[in-house]
Amino acid sequence: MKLEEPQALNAFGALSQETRLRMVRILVQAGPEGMPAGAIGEAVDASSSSASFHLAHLERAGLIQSRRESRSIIYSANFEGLSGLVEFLMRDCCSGHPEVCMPAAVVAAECCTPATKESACAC
Amino acid sequence: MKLEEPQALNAFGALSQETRLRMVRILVQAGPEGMPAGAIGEAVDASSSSASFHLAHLERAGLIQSRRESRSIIYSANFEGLSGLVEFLMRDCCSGHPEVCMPAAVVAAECCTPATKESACAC
DNA sequence: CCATTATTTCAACATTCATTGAGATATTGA
DNA sequence: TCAATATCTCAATGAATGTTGAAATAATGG
Repeated sequence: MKLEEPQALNAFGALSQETRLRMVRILVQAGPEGMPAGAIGEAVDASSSSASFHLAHLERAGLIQSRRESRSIIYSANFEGLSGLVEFLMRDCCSGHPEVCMPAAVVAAECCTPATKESACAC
Repeated sequence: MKLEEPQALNAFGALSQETRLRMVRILVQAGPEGMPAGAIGEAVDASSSSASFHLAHLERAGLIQSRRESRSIIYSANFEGLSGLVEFLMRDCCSGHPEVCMPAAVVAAECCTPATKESACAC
């Protein structure tokens, strides 16, 4: 996913809050299956109201997504959105010399552009 | 650089502001040589006071660094800090199955751990 | 249909954050 | 040393954001 500045700003804003950052990390660790809202709220020690507020915020920012499963609403990390964020931050890194900028992650983000993304990258 | 939660929170907070996000990207693009404060301020259309405030904020957050060069203060991106941020966000991705999470950048961030960082990664 | 469980919505309040302009500090060349 | 350049500091103002608790909505099983 190719982010532009306003979206990236929203995403970073969403990650700049303790409860939300914890939520995202928990969901990243949980993987694609995700977790119900209640469990996430408990895991980060937030009231149901506060958890709902922050989950909605993260979803608006494109960092997580939700689906209903009977009574529960299951949230899961949006890995496309997360990698898009990394890509945005490092776009045009070092005027086209990514290897100068960062030893690992960023070089990868550069070398594994959307084109190469689907077919596993050299990594 | 291995970030912990409070540092990561500061870093994301620093990136969640339009002027600062632009500053970081300009410095990422500028590479290790960096740019003087005044030029950065102009590039993002901020008053000297505002530019100084935001540059200080970014430096406190570990995303940029500064050095004096005669009359100017030269700021440059802190690529260690930036890659640490990516690493923090994706740490323990998918309970140890990074390939499930993200096609490219994150897998790379996982596969190119600090150990392999120095000697160029497979990317 | 009713009681229960799961989650969201809303409004009020407190706090945090960015902006501004004036003035302070630091460095250099004449 | 003086004037000019580059940057930073400070205090005041106004805007944006998180928290809370109560009430609304949605889905299920008996």
